[in-house]
Amino acid sequence: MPTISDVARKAGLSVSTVSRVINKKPHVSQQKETLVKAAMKELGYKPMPAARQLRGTKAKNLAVTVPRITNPFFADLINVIERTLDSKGYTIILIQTFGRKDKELDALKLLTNQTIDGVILCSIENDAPVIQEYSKYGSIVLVNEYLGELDLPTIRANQYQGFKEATGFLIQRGYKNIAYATGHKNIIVTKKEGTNLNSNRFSGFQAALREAKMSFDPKMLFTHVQTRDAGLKLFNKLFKENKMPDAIISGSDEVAVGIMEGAKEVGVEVPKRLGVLGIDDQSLSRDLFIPLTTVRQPVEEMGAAAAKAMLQHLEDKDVVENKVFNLDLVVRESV
Amino acid sequence: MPTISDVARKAGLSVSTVSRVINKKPHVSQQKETLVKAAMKELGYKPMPAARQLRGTKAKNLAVTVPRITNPFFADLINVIERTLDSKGYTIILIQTFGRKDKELDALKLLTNQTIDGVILCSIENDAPVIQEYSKYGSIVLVNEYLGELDLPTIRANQYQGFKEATGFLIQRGYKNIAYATGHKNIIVTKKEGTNLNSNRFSGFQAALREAKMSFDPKMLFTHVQTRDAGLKLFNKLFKENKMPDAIISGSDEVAVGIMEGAKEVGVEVPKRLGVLGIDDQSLSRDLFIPLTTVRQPVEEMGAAAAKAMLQHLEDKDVVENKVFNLDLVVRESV
DNA sequence: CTTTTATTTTGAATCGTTTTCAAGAAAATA
DNA sequence: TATTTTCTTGAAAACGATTCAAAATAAAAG
Repeated sequence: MPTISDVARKAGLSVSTVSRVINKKPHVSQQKETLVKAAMKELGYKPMPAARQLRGTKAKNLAVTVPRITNPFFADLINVIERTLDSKGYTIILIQTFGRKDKELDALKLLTNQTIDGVILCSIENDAPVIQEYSKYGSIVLVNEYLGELDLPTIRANQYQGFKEATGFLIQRGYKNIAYATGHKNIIVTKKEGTNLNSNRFSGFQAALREAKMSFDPKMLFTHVQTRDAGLKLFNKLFKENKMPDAIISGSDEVAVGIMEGAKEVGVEVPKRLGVLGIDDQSLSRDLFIPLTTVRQPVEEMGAAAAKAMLQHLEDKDVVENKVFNLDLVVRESV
Repeated sequence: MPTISDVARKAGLSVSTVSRVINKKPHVSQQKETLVKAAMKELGYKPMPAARQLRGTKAKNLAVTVPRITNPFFADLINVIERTLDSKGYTIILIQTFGRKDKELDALKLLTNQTIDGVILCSIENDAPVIQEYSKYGSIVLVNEYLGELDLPTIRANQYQGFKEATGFLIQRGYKNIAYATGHKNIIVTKKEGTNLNSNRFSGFQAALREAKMSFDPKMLFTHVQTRDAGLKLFNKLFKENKMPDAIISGSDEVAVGIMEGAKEVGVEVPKRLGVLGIDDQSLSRDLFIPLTTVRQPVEEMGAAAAKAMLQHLEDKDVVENKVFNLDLVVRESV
């Protein structure tokens, strides 16, 4: 592959001049400019990113972390993000965390050696201080998940509102004993608004119960449920132990499918004997054997906003976008 | 961020010695080695990839191209690929081509300036010669799609066999007028085995018809159908023009869903009045309102094989793995 | 025409590594 | 002990770009 010196030689000029035309810097005559451009074209010259980076040029690489890409919600998110950032000349590096702190750290660490200019975190595995620490090495934006303590550009949905409304709807439909399943490891409930996705969802849920003067049996809280299979297992456990609630709020559409599948197998009617609420509104959710009632997350919008926030923050560290989208309930037939 | 010289200074040694311990080269005493390691730990030193690359070290980056990641088939593929390559210390760069030649070229071009060591192509947009050309700059492996003329490591499924069997099954079920929809732009039918996914599928389809002494109406061939929406549109067109076949082989599960959705809306019974065959066997396909009969692609296996083929080829350019998996029909209720 | 000023062009230093080469120290051989 | 061989170490030259300061050239002013 040709180097900048090859170009210079062919053009009969110095490397500095060539560099200047590459970078569109002033102080180069029309004449020489065309000379250089011709030489570059002829040799098929492309500057080597590694060499430029060494001199301090931005890498134009960004990392995106997701728990796992096979969850269509995250695939959709990545899709928009990749599209809009690619159009601005950025290359994106995909990192699946599988919920592991170390994987997320790997991504963050890429900031320190200038491999990437920024990271978009679609989930959060590490604690606030450690993430914040890395923000001095590059731009970090949060999308979907969020942490109140983090002073970073954040694009999120109003989980509190969404879950309050959805739960209210369940109550209105007459469900009395509502179970709550989530993919997260634990739920830290805080009074403060905007703390994190997880607790905001749960407190929205509780707020609705409270308003209806209903109480929640802590035994009906299930964590670590994040796949179709886990949903199926949860249903079977409930069924076997004879502790069936009359509705379940599941942490994702995938989980909801697992639950409905379990119900079908043993003949528990949905939504009559068991209401099942999904979260996400994946594209196939409306085509399921029981079209899913679910809380729609505005993925496209959130992804686009996240990409934009990243671009802005790369441009100017002082603008920390903070956007929150409303969630809406898509009523179909599972509730 | 600390540099190698900082480490050297702190350890009271030269950069060369530090470099030697970083790269586990011989000729450094136990004593100094521990000294260096201590200094590295204390400073939290990490070698800068850009600088190493400049000196010719491999980047340990790989690109993966897919038409679009929102298709679960490709998401699954990427998932396995990322997992296995990540475990070997490779970082993966995601590139969505959306069927565009230039996007694929962008990926290939990353090879020339050593940004990446190799590319895994999950689809093929450019012509064989242009792709082959880039193989001199790094490793290229094909997975899923393939091109007979390309002399590259290739992991694929036996589309001919799969489609012949699936079509045979349709015929056996009594379907007589079978339409064929594909996401591809055109179908070049060649007699030669192993030419490309597209034509192999189609010739498998035709072989089955031939054996049954049935003929195919070229008007029943539809290209450019690759989304749920396109499937729906296709159905509506067929319905409106009163040209409804009695079965449709669709290029993907997504398309099949669109078709079945259209059928449901106007009351065309599936599978009684219209058989619908999907391809892929996405995870939700069994949970649809009509569980889909589909040709299962062994995604996990193919992805893993592709990653392995890449690793081997990076190691030794002479080993060009060429693996073909069998496809099997998953019979559910749409046919 | 000089002299001054502004513009274009170049040479050389630099970024953080790896690697070659030579020098010095230690070990092995005679 | 003198000599050769083997190990350790460090100084300096790359790698391919950018950039600063200085030199060369052109334009403007006197």
